[in-house]
Amino acid sequence: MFTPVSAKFFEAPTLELSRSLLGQILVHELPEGIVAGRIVETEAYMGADDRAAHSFGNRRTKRTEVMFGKPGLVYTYQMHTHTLINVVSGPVDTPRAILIRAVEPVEGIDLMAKLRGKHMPIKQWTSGPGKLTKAMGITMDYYGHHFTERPLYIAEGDPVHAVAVGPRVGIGNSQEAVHYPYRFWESDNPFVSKFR
DNA sequence: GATCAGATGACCT
DNA sequence: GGTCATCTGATCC
Repeated sequence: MFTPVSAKFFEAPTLELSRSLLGQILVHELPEGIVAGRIVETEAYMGADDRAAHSFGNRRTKRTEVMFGKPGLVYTYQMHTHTLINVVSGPVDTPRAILIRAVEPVEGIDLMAKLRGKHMPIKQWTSGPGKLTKAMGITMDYYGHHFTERPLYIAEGDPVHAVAVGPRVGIGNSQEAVHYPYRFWESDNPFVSKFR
């Protein structure tokens, strides 16, 4: 089955980790079964100096608190009706995080379909940050959990064939940060979220 | 206590 | 392209 990566994996610099997360497997072991998705799109949020980051200016709140912690912690937060999941990036007290924007279903297809509810093409199950958390049963309960621990963890996957880089999605009011090239995805992967 | 904006997505015209 | 669901934090009173 799947084995969690070591904590060491998360210690790479944030932009490097954003790239190396591509191709790795996000696994959730639910009572009803295992769901797993290969990460194909990420976005880096560079903390104190990044106007698009929740932790811009070292803003420390109940929500951003976990970003100041150890790399590899889970940062979940609510966006309207959706849960979004991030990987905290270090070092401690450097509040950076990497948003997982899309995965490619690799295991637990039936369960994912059930969790998504509505009938739709598989390409639409996990091709967006809010979609993938729903398809994988990820909730706010995982805030502060660590990605090396069951039941929610990251396992080693397959290398990506090519990585594309571009500006982040949905941060139009973030002034100078709007065009920072902090979005990474596997070129031509059909599960990458749509451009806007 | 009120109000507003937002790292989204589904559905409508 | 527009609306809105409905949650949390920030910023004002």
